[in-house]
Amino acid sequence: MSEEVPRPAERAKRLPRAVRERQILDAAVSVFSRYGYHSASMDEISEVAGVSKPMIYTYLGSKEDLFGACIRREATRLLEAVQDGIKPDLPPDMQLWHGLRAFYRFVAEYRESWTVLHRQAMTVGGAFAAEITDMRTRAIELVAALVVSAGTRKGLGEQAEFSGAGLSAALVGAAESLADWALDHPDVSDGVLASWLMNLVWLGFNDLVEGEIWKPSESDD
Amino acid sequence: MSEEVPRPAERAKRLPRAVRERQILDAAVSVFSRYGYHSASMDEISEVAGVSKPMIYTYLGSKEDLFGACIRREATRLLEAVQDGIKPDLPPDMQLWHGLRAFYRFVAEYRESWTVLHRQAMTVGGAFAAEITDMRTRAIELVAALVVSAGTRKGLGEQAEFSGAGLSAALVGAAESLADWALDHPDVSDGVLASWLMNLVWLGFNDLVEGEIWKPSESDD
DNA sequence: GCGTAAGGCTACCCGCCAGTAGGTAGGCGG
DNA sequence: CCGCCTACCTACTGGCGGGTAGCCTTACGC
Repeated sequence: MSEEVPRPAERAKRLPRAVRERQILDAAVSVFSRYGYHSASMDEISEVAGVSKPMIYTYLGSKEDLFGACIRREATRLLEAVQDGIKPDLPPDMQLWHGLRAFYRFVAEYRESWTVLHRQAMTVGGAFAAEITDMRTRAIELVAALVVSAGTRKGLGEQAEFSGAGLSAALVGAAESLADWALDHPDVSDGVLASWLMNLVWLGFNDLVEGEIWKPSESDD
Repeated sequence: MSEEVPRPAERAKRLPRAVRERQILDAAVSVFSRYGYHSASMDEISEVAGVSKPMIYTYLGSKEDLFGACIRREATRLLEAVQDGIKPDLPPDMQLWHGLRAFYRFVAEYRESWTVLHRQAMTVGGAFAAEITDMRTRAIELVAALVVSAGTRKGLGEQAEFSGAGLSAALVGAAESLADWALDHPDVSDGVLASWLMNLVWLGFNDLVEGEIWKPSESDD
């Protein structure tokens, strides 16, 4: 019935190495983001890339190497996006605001990059987890610097500096979590998302600085 | 030199099924929390459990079944811990406070449970991810209810209800992230952790309710 | 036009691990 | 003390998927 020729595995057009590498990385990010490191198969990546498996190995090395290349490329992208969004001579709150907006813009535009970085990178034991944790730590420290700077500027001392680490960890977590939430609500703009966080955190922090402190109303251990 | 008898695989003592199942689940949670679902091997789990592999299969079924059993047991534990911590007739902020404390107490005491639930459960495609997402969603909605209740009580209308979903997602994320941070800082008590979050979020939210709003100082698109 | 290197492929290997077949042992009812 | 059910085991298989050996084939330089 079908005159379907078995299509003898049409050969891919010759392309310069750099271009193929980009294509492979794109495919890898896409597949890794869907299935995670372990469940993703090199065969599927090669299929999505429109290229045969040995190409991947000659160009990008082992599966782990490939994943590492993905992580590093996407991390760099994210970092650059945020860095480009920040205007360094503004006051701390405005810096935070611009950073957040850039972050949410990035997540919306490159959701697969975000997924790989945030969700999948932890699942590979050892080196990559460490790398990601490092990046995250730097982000937290950056935020902490802003927060502490605002705190000391307002006259609060070491107390802010101490709890600043925890607070920043919480803030970064909130930002990430809100990013995940935003993936399911694409109609909410990056400005609105950033505003929510600013209103939550910054106002709360300001109050703290002003000496207004929430505490449990009953005596409790 | 060594008089080491090859130790012909000392048979495990006969124990009632319920006990063995508990032991196996304990071992599984421990191993899954260390290596993640895919990298964990049934052989290692059986070894840690002090029992041979077929036992696991006869008692708990396939690897996926086993993981599901772990997830469900630990999720139930967590839920109960939090539920027990909450005093339902207190005002919203006190409820949140008690819930948070119970949560951090749980994480500190059962860190492996927390790791499995938070980090590893997402890495198994499909059903479990959905289950966890569901649980998380319920947590978010619970928090949202508290937040909105406090908001409307103070006279704020639909605006709170709308942004409440996003804010709650952010808050839950902040709580989780702070939990991870707390794992590396065991000296910080659950009360302090909960206070940090309350100060951040609740004060910020109160300001919002009072009409005090942070907004970017320059005109910006 | 023709050599040659870089781009690309098919077809295979092999280790690891989820899952099983089939057998041993120990306690409890009779 | 005898059978028998349930707890428990050793020892295997089957296939999935990472990784590779070895071979075409197209474009570009000369």
